[in-house]
Amino acid sequence: MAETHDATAGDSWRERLRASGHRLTAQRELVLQAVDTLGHATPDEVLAEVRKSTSAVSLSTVYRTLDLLEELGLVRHAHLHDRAPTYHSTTSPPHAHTVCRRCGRVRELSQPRTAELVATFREGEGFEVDVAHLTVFGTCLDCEAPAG
Amino acid sequence: MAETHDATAGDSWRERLRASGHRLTAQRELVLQAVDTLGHATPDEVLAEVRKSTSAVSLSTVYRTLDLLEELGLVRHAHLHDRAPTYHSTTSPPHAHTVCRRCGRVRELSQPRTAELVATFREGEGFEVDVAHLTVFGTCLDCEAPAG
DNA sequence: TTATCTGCAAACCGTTTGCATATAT
DNA sequence: ATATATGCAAACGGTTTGCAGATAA
Repeated sequence: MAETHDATAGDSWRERLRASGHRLTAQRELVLQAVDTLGHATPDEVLAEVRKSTSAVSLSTVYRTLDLLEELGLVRHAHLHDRAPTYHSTTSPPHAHTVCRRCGRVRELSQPRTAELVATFREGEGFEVDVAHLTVFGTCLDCEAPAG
Repeated sequence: MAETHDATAGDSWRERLRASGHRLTAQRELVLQAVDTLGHATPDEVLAEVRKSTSAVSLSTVYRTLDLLEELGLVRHAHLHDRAPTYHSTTSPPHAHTVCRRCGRVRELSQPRTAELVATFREGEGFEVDVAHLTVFGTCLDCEAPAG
């Protein structure tokens, strides 16, 4: 799956950047690293993380950079809550998320279940699911949060 | 499934409104009817539809009314595109949607497949899916639109 | 009569854009 | 040298809110 970049080849993306006519800037390195560090983060949170080390990044650059990194396949985004989208790195294979409305817990759908879901839609519906973008809202059956 | 209101009992919702301490207004009737007419509509589109017959509705009232109607279980919303959410009436049973990114086609997931999906998550993941809110993005395998 | 509802306009949040400046190549 | 990238501030689209006036009960 070409969508996943290899974490051990930490340099190749810089070449990909240049190869596609883009420039390697400090901001781009900082944003990518922040996404890697944070796990699932909104543009705002990425900015905050980057600004722990330097203030040399603006919010618009964060937006522009996240778009670019997504084009290059280095990050993906999903919609885990009503607010902003969250970005995460593509070092792990694409997976769907479940989000519990009661306890707020976010879980990644297991690899086999993801595959099963994709297969079901492909064979049953003639539809290729963009599984990385898929967020399934609902409630944990055993969730301990105050019932809605 | 208590979420589905019976289209043949077109009056009961007025009683439900009053029973919950709310008032029956012309705007609320107009908004509900517009949602029924339109199928899947954004707040903006609902406003436009309502204004075909009268201008006596404001956008903020549309928002407030859609929220209320959703609380009462008369409408539901899903996120079928990047812009605004779309509202539809609950006269048909809850179902997920698939949205093709190439041709833009929106399909309702069939009843049996919806049930299968819900059962899979319930039994396999201990998770109760809010299927009415679920939108699965991807691409039709046989879609005729220009390839992305 | 009075609690609820409405319209309006302003505020809000996340995001995008135009433009002058800075910088990687 | 020059095309690309950046920061800033303004604009944007969708949504929410405060408040004074209107209206269902």
